[in-house]
Amino acid sequence: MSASATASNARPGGRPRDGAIDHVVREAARRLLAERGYRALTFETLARETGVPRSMIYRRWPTKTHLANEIAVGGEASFADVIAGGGLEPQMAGLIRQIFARYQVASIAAASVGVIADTQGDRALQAELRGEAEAINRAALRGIVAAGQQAGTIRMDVDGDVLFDMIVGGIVYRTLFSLQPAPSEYVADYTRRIVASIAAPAPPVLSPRQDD
Amino acid sequence: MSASATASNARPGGRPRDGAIDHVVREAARRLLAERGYRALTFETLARETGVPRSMIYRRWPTKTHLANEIAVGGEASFADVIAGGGLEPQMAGLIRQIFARYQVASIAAASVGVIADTQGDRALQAELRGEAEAINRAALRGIVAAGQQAGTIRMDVDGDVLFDMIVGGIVYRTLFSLQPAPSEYVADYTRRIVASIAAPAPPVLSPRQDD
DNA sequence: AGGAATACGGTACACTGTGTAGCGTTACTT
DNA sequence: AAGTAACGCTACACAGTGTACCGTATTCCT
Repeated sequence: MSASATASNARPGGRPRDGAIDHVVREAARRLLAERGYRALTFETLARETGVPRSMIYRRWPTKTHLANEIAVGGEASFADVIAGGGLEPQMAGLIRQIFARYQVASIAAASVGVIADTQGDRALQAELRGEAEAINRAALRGIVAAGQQAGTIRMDVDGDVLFDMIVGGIVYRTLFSLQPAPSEYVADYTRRIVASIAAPAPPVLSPRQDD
Repeated sequence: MSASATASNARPGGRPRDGAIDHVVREAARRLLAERGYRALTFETLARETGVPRSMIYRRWPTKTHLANEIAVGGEASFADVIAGGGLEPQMAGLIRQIFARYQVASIAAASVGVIADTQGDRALQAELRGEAEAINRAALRGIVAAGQQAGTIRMDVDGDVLFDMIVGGIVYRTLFSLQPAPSEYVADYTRRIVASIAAPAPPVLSPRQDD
């Protein structure tokens, strides 16, 4: 998304980029991240293991932070996509399963922490790398919350931002620390917890539940 | 805690360690972490800025990961301490305030991510560095949950581990990403949310619908 | 076909940071 | 006085970063 936007700004002349190289390097990076963690991810090692000259890697990603970021957020669809119809519970369950699935990919989790660690104290770089993807998802969740509040299924005092931190933070944290997939009961419990925390109080007796 | 356990194993002879050096370096490290992030934390820089020779720093902390870890978990009292009496709400509020306070210290947050990034893929180092502190706090929360369940204030299906990830994760995540102190309303909202997610259902006076 | 543009493949370099080793000197204990 | 360990300093080997610069190969445009 950020780097290696080859095809888009392809000017007239010139030898075309070899997409295979991008692919090979990315794959090697993912493997390194998953197997040996962010620290082991170096352009030096990537060059050694793929046979791609180091200079070529630099031509695509200015720093390893950029490469890691691409892996961390790459192809990240807005979480809003999955959340189509359904009531509050299935909606949230879908969202949470989605986030869990994403961050349980070891390379993504590893890349994410690495990027965070690397960009601390550099607001410009932070904004450059992480701005979009998260903003999109944050906005998506805010939309869901607003809709739920209109429909009366979500409490009025729920703040989408706080909720976002709680959901994503809890998941990311767990994945990063345990580095083990969460059992499905864990996910279910997590979902229950989130729903309980935002669900509008049970309506008084006069208004019976309609959407069972 | 882990390194620089000077006073404890002070054998008879020999020149005593200069505690001032530990202090100066730690302070500089904290400042670096807070102002410029984990990436800027190097023994080289510490030596340059404090005047302490690099070799002296290595004598106290084998790697910068160890130093960062000391800052990340150093002096970490069990969160159980603050949670004395009171009902569920004030208890949780106290706990959450405590965790917020801790991770809103920029140097602690920065050090924490750094250590995570550095220890990925090295289970031995992970265990060495992070084992104790977190285990203690996790156990403390489990205790609180158990007690609350006995007292009937916390739902029976609440799992202390899941709750721990949710609380700490949300807070850490927010701190790391925003790097700005959470406004007090945020903390209050966060607390409300957690309490809502674990509180036992209100006694079923009017509610026709019992919880399973 | 010729020229412009750009990627490829490789080498070299300056620089920063890591971690280890060794040295004589200093301070404290017995 | 002897023993011990930290101090303060220097040097070294090494890994990784990021930049610059080649000649070569491939493509588009005129």
